[in-house]
Parts: sequence; C-alpha cells; structure tokens
Amino acid sequence: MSDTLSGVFAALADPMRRRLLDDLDARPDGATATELARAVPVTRQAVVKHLQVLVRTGLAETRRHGREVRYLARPASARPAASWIEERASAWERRLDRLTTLVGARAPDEVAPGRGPGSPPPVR
Amino acid sequence: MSDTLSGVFAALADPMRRRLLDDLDARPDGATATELARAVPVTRQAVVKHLQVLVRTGLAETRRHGREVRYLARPASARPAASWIEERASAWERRLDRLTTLVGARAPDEVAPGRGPGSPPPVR
DNA sequence: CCTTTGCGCAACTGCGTGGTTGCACTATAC
DNA sequence: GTATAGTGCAACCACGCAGTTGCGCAAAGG
Repeated sequence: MSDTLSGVFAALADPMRRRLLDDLDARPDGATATELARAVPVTRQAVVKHLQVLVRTGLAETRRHGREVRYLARPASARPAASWIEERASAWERRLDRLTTLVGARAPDEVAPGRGPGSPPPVR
Repeated sequence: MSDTLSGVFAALADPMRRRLLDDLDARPDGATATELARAVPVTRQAVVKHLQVLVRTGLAETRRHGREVRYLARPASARPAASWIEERASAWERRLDRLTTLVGARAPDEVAPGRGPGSPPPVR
C-alpha cells in the first residue's frame, strides 16, 4: 500500500476514521486525541493510532501547543481519490452513451472512428 | 463494515482490485475471471475473490453466457464515495476562505480547487 | 463415448491491523 | 515540593483478508 491512492482509500474505509475526520472537520482549531476519545467508544490509544493513519496519508496534520498535540483535518488530500472514481464513472458513462447512440443509429457500417489510436471499437 | 460506503472504500483500497476494475472498464462486454487472470501475476482464484468483492460492493456485476461468467464494470457505484470526499473537501475550503477573509484579505494567490495533495495552501 | 476447459468450493498460511493494557515521561496545577 | 492529567511507546491478542493449492464438477468439442 505504498501507493498514496491506496492509502487514502484504506484510511477512509474505516468508519471510525471517517467519524474522527468529521469530528475534526467540525473544529476549526483541531482537537487532541484525548478530546476526540471522549466522544467515541474506544480507547485514547486506538484514537491515536487512527489519527496517525490519517496523518500518514495526509488527511490530517498535527500541531503542538505546549504539551498537547492538536490534530487538524486536511480533507483536500482525498481529492485525488475522488478524481480517480470520477474519471472511471464518467468514462463508463461516455462509453454507454456511445453505445446507445450506436444502437439508435442502427448502422454498424457507418461507425464513428474510435477513440484514439490502437483501440478500435469492435462491437462483437 | 456492513456500511456500503466503507465497502466501496475498502474495495478500492486494493491496487489489484483497481487494476482489475480498469481492465474490466476497458472491455465493453466484460471479461471472465480466467481472462483477467492471464494479465495479472496472481491465480485465477485470487482474481475471482477480488471480483466477488467488487460485485458485493456493486462495483461490478456478473452475467452468465453458457458455462462462462462474464464480469462487467459498474464504476458509477463508487460515486457516493467520491461525493463523500468532495463534500468534506469543499466544506473545508469554504471554512478556509472564511478564515482568510477574516484574517485580512491580503492573501493567497490561489485558493482554487482541483490541485493535488502535495501542495497544501499556506495555512499559517 | 472421452478429453478438455473453465468454474466453484474448501482448507490452509502469512501478514496486516484494530483494539487493548501497562508503564514511563513530562508539563501543568496545587 | 507533590499530585495530576496528558502524551508516547511497546507488547500482546483477535480477526480479517490476500493469496495459494487441491479437488470436484459441468459444459463444450472431438
């Protein structure tokens, strides 16, 4: 999972982590692990681990104030993940459109020149 | 993890699964597990398991033709996940905007959306 | 008929990880 | 000073999962 995309997806796959991220997102000046742990049915240590995952994937960052460590949300780091999904989904929809227009045109011989080089659309 | 959002995120967290999804996405009429397994350095069984995960989360569907089972991509099922991210990211940016205007408008050249995680805005 | 090919099921292993407990350390409060 | 949170580190356990191997079975193709 050294790949950053996998990291983001994996981080967001855990409901607890999404919950913490939301909690963090609601506090403009962040929160400490112990604060967050009070609102959640797990140990502070567990919360810390989750926060470390978020930090490691860039979804959160830390800032020290005296002896306490405040965590801040950085949801923008998840944008590439959202883009990945969106690319596939829209590509699929484009293909669907092409297909339906093709069927509607009911003329296999006047098929439009495929997209790009190397990938002709052999509808089989 | 019975929650569907977690399922989608978890499914996409695996590079192999994303790879298979892309491979599937490239074939308009789907592909069988054995076909996909030929292009990938793992067993057919492993591919089948991955495909089952994709089906279970709605990211793919199956269709039987005779004795073979073709898998089709359904990337649109991941849209809710993308939306989840996008909501948080944009909310965070709104908050940032509010903050910067509050601090004093002399700021940042750009707070525009759509950049990678590598260049965090100058939150100071 | 028999052979081949592809699918499905089950068991097993290795590893990552969510969660816990316990303890040591350090900065604040009294 | 002492007491009191708050943080960090480490060991440990349970569970899930990616991946493998092995086998059985059904559908095509001779």
